[in-house]
Amino acid sequence: MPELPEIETVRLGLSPHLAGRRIAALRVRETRLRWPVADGLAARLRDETIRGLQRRGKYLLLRLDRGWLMWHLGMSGSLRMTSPAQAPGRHDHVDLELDDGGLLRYRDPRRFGALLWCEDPERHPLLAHLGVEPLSDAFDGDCLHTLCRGRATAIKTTIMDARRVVGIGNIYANESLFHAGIDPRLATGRLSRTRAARLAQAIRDTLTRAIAAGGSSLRDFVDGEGRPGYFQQSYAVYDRAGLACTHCGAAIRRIIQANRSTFFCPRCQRR
DNA sequence: AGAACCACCTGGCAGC
DNA sequence: TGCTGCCAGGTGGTTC
Repeated sequence: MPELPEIETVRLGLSPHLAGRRIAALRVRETRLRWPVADGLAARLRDETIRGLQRRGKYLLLRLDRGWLMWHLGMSGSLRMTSPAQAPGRHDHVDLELDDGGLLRYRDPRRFGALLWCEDPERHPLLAHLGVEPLSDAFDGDCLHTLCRGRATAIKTTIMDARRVVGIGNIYANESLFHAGIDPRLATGRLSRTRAARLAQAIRDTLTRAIAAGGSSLRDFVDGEGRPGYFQQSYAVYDRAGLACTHCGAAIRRIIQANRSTFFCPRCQRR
């Protein structure tokens, strides 16, 4: 489900429900996520107050008094507010109970997600190596051009590499490259400064529009209040193999890069 | 150092 | 219907 826009949508949706609330209890029904939920986590969280919600890449970070709760939704995770009266389903692995009776429920059928305690986001091993935030001021054409210099791999693989730029998953990588008119197979090091500027702008625009639309809606994406996103209605290439390009009418192609599906318009997107 | 590949899981869907 | 095979939003780790 979740790339940067989905996590940001969840963050914005959950903030009013969580900020300022005290944690009454953490209930873990299934510890086997990507990494096991730590034994002592519930004890650590009890009576902590949630000071705010932040995001780094695709990680949701809950700022507490003595540390942070790091939440990653993997491929199929979702977080939503519900009530204790609502019985948990088969894949509802974790509940965070609040002092006002509210309940934050984590569902993750594939269990690729993670729930971790973090002392210091700047130094946590999973966050320390992360690259630039694509919606920050630091991310522009020059920045992207520098990140691309000297690399042999395909440009699509590079923009999905979180050590360089965070938050861009398969959907938005495909969409951004289409809007920039760049063939996803282009050798990264051959991206000109001009085209780097165009791609950086396309990435920013694509992510921003997706957030404004409330995130994507592949299968069952829902935001913190259970509302579906609507961005998928505006996919230009993703999952449109064989259909006509919305711009030129050519058939959208599907290829495999780094074991992931790539969709592109062979006429609009150039090497 | 960098690039290619695998692994971790379950569910949904197409095709037989 | 029910089976099989394939595909899916992520990313750390292993291998070459």
